[in-house]
Amino acid sequence: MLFKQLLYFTTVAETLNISAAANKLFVSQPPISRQIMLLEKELGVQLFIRKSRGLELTDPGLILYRQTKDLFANLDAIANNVKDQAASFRGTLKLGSIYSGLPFFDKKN
Amino acid sequence: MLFKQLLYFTTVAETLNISAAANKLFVSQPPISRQIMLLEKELGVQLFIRKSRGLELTDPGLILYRQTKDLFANLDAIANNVKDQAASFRGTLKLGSIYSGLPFFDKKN
DNA sequence: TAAAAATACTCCATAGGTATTTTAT
DNA sequence: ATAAAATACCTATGGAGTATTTTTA
Repeated sequence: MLFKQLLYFTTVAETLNISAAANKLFVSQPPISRQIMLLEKELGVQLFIRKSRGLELTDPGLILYRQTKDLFANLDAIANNVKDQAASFRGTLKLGSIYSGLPFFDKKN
Repeated sequence: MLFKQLLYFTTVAETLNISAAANKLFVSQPPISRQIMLLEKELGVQLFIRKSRGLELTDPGLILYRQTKDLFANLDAIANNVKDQAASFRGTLKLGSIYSGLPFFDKKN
């Protein structure tokens, strides 16, 4: 379950506090702890230094954070592109009925 | 479970045959069918046209395929970068012992 | 001693498997 | 008639919750 791990990771990297991240993500604290630990194990890399008051990013953690943000941006773009492509067909079909009474009505959908 | 769905999807897009994809992925055929259907439902987009002998990509399916390949390439790069970053610390430590007998020995690891 | 993370455990959602049916050539 | 996908059903892995303990400043 890698996507969710990366989502959890970015939230923790932004809050530097697992409990706070858990709140933001609407899950309880232990799953966040565990998934971060699993991700670290999977990558074989320590991503955070645990302090008694919150966390701190390691260098590899910072790299992962920056790149994961990009990755999520790309992923959003993918979903949107695919949906737009599908919508463009629907839009084309709609054009006929819209044209009959509403020329230059260019609202999306 | 979106990552796995995308992995299944790319394999199906490459084989244009769910059973063949299932073999490649070392899972049985029904899970592939289901995950593709779930992905289509999730995106609200038909990705394949089912033929009696295999499948055919729709236009949105082709878009998703191209972008997903890029995404996976990025993901690989991320994992490698993070591991390299971690390894660079280990690597630095190794240099001392390597240097003692093997100068210019630049093989990775 | 207080704030936050980790652990122990239980439960449940859902991904995967086997068997079978449907579909289209 | 055959090849491939879909469906039905069952099982089991693992992700999430609650309660608790550990840690360190």
